Amino acid sequence: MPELPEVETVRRALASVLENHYVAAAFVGRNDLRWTLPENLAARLLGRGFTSIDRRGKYVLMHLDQKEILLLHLGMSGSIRIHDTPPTLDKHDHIMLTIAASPTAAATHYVVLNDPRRFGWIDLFPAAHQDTHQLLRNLGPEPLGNAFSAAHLQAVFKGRSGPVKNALLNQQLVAGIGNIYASEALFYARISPRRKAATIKGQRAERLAAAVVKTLHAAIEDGGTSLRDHIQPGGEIGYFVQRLAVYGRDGQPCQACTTPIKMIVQSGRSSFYCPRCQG
DNA sequence: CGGCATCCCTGGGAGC
DNA sequence: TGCTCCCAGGGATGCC
Repeated sequence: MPELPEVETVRRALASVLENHYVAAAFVGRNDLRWTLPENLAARLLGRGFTSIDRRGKYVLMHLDQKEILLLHLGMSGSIRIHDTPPTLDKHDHIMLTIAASPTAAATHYVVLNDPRRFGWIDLFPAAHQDTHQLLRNLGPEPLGNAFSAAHLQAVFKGRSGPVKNALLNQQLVAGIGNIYASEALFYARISPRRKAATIKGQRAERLAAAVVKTLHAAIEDGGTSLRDHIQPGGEIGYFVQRLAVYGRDGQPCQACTTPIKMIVQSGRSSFYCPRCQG
């Protein structure tokens, strides 16, 4: 499911209910997500307090007291729901945290992780390990951060013979772009997804960097893109789906030139582009 | 090292 | 209505 804008939507919602609050009760229904959950996760979370909620690429980092991090990745089909009354759990609701203003106070919210395909994962580890954590240490810069630029793209794409679309999906080069926003950004940059990454230089690199930033910002503003699984934690869909220029629009007219949008498969993933604007 | 196929898992939609 | 097949916002892994 979720790329950077969807994860950012989740981060903001979690921050609003978790920061300066505590785990009054913890339920773990099954521990076999993408990887086996940490041992005794529910017991280790009970009574703990949240300080701040961050995001890195497609990961949510929930900072706990005692200098630990609860790490969340939603995989393809994971979603978070936040309730203010006790919810009825369905079979894909794997974790529920009851949140309160103190460990023993009355519940303020119920935070539920739902993940039908169980491609998501969770870890709990010391904050000091953040920079060396196996899943975090190789992530590229944040596309909405200061370290991201046309020069960065040109540098990391140098020497890559594969298509630029695949390079954009590589989390080690830039963190957070997935299959939807790779196609969308390439459309706005007027670059073919098939172009070799190494040829993205100069003005093309400038256009692509700007298009990535513009596309991600716009999607965050709209609460992300809801296709199948993504919902905002309060239950709202993400409205950016209505603004997708090319993703999922195979055969429909390009909004710029009316040429039919084309779909191709690159490394097993669908790419959508305008063969004229992005020739 | 880069690039590619394969695998993990369930559900929804298309087609028959 | 029911069956089969294919597809899906993820990434790790192993092979060339």
